[in-house]
Amino acid sequence: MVTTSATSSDLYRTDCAARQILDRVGDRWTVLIIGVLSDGSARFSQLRRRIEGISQKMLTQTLRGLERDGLVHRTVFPEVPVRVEYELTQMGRTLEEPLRALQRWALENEDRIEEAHATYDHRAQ
Amino acid sequence: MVTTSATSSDLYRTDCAARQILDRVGDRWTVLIIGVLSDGSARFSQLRRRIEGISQKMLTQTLRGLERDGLVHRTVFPEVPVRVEYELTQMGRTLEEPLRALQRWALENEDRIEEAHATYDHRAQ
DNA sequence: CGGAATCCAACAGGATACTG
DNA sequence: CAGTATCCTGTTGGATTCCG
Repeated sequence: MVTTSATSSDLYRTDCAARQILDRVGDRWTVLIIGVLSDGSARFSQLRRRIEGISQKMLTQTLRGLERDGLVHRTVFPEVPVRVEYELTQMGRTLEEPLRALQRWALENEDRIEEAHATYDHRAQ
Repeated sequence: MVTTSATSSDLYRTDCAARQILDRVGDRWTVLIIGVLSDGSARFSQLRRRIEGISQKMLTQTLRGLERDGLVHRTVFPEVPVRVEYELTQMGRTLEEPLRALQRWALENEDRIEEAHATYDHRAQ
């Protein structure tokens, strides 16, 4: 493999790996799951309860993806019934800050965006 | 609890406005379009050429959304043929930094994630 | 409890053709 | 040039059922 380090302009190419990562990381559920796991490890059912509206399928699927990306660690406790804990890996924790910044932006600009919507929708009837 | 200002925990509720914003803002094309417009205003065709793989439909659609959100400004120059310029609004520019942080993270962790994939896929066969 | 597997509806999004 | 409109397909993701 030719390891030229990726530059920021590579992002605009379809085959750019960073772009695929951005797709996954900017994903709706990913952001929320990492948000919950920022508070510490959690069980499957805890995640499911804390993230309103997520289906069992999407939770499983997203967690598998995050595990494969090396962002989340999964531990199975072979009790009866089985207990499974999820927690952020070290790399996962480095993602907390950028995502939190995005959440902060969303919360801070919520009102201004709603205003913009009102203006736009009014102008267009 | 009846509070007007959104707190970070509200994000986990389906009806949270910030969550919907996050959905849009974390969107694949949104990130890339804002990335291009960070370098300055651009015409429709320029955006289309710089973002590999985007269809005309998705470009139009995403730009309309961004305009409605008040993040991008659209100027029509009534020449022949018509020229349309897009540029970030002031609010749009406040989004640059959080998104750039995310892009930086993706670029910095690209290799580590690929390693994680290899490990994961090998373990699972 | 923590999933996997299947089925199916809804929607995203590409291709194409046409327009001011 | 910068779109709009239509059609049509692939994927997403919910609901349901079953399992270790």
